[in-house]
Amino acid sequence: MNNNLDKIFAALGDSTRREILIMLLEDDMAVTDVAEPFDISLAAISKHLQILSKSGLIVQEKRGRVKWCKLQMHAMRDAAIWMESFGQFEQLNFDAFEIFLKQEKILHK
Amino acid sequence: MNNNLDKIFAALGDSTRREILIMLLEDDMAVTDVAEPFDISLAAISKHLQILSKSGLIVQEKRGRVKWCKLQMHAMRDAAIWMESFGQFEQLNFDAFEIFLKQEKILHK
DNA sequence: CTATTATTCAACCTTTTGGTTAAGTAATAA
DNA sequence: TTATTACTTAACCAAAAGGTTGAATAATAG
Repeated sequence: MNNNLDKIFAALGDSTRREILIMLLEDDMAVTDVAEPFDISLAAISKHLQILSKSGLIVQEKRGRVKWCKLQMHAMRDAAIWMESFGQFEQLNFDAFEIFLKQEKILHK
Repeated sequence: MNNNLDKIFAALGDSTRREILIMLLEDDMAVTDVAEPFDISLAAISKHLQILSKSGLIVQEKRGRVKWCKLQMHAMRDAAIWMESFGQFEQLNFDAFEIFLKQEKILHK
């Protein structure tokens, strides 16, 4: 039970993987390109990507010889919801917060 | 770098530890009482609590022969900020977020 | 002082994690 | 057809994680 939260949080518990996720925010990437900025082997990156896949935080889709990595925001959201529902983040209304932030932006301009 | 996010997320990546945190939401607890609902040894719970301590998610304070476990919400918040600032809440102003939360609380009373 | 209670520590075990290198597969380019 | 490119897999390793039991420590109760 709660197996996926386990996997999501565990996946986020490694800074290499968090960096990969941040990179994927910008665009989908091929495995080789994901590996490029890191100082570890391609095989190690391949394993990190498998962990991210199993957690649901990314999906990988093969087209030709290239395997594309694509961020899956909704998986992260599962973990975010757990945190939000925890303590002071209880029943946090994200939409309301977004509206609030926009208003703040206008006020501070 | 980002060592503490590593530890916080890793700590959250275990359902026993997440359950402990939920228990501590209600009140501070002694180690023995934390262990009570679980099917594992006291020593194992003691280790889980050490991991939670090192992550900063709890603090333990010894009074007499009892060691009290106390939730530290701000540590969880570090991880929450990372998640919130990921993707849809880019450039999140946490002060604004706190103000928002306070307003929300007042509104829901 | 002696038991009891609360908790940790030490030694051990198994599985997982994060890394390596070398070989294997599969698609494309020459 | 033969390289080359883009990966994954296999075999290995060291360290960490999550568990166990049994002994140690330390505070309180009797």
